[in-house]
Amino acid sequence: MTKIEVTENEAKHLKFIYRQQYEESRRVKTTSLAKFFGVRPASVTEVLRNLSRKKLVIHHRYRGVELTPKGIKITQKLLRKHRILEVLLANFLGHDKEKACQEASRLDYHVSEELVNSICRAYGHPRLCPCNKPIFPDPKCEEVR
Amino acid sequence: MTKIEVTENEAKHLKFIYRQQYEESRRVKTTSLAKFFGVRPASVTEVLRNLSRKKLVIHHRYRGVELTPKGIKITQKLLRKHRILEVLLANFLGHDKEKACQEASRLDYHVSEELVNSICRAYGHPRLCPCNKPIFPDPKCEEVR
DNA sequence: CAAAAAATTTAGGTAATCCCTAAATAAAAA
DNA sequence: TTTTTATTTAGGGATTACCTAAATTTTTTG
Repeated sequence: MTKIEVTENEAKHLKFIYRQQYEESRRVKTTSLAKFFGVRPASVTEVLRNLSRKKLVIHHRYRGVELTPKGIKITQKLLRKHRILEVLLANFLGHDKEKACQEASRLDYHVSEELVNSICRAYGHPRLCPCNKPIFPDPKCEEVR
Repeated sequence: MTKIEVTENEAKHLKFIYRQQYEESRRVKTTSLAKFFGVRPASVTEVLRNLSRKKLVIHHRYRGVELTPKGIKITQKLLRKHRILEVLLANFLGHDKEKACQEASRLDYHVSEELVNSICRAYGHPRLCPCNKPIFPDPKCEEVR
């Protein structure tokens, strides 16, 4: 039950890996991460080593990276936050999808589950974000089906 | 015109200093910062040294710390973000003042000016936060007087 | 399939940040 | 003026996030 700690940078890597792996069914390679984050491959390898140490990914040397069940769980929590924020930004403030995503990206890591859940309630427990990606439910967020 | 960079921790220090200095008219001493942040005085001294290097505070050795005009400006921007977020959290999500402040504290540093301004617009350019503290205006945020 | 090319990791650094303790120093109180 | 308290300095430690160059593995290609 020990709380898993990830840095903001690690969280960004997890989100990217999740999206590639589950939403684009792509093998996630070091280079694509490096390109996306604008850093050298060696820097990505280091992040992957740390995420491995935390048992959030399995790093197949030279072949790619994959989330563990634990990694999936924490990433879905992050994406839930991200997407609920997108709902708020799009609906309440009229941001377009891109803008909403951009802003949500800088905030998701820092938002508490509590706040996310109150936004979720305020919008009647939406199941999709403005980009039509699923919003993972939180059992602590009472959903009236 | 070089953008001033502060870390999140430095930003927290600036906010605390501002509140003490301007809203409680208290001399801001190392110890009060150390107590508030739960760290040793030496750690505060270090932060103050860095803020001095960035010309955001004047550190009167052994006697206290004071914001420079530049320091005031950037802190007011931070507090603007903080307070606009409080408005959103209190009005839209029904958070009480304490809760709103708590959540705003973790987010203010990360929110873009653009987002803050759209919240500001959505609430008709409020002048006070839920705690009745002033919300500093942003010229880029069209205010209809 | 073997050689060349490309991708990736390892090794070894650097710099910034945040934190600490112990000792020195300055300010405030007695 | 002495004692006490507050603060700073000196000197570390740990973590994070980068990097380059060299070694290694995989992939491509002739």
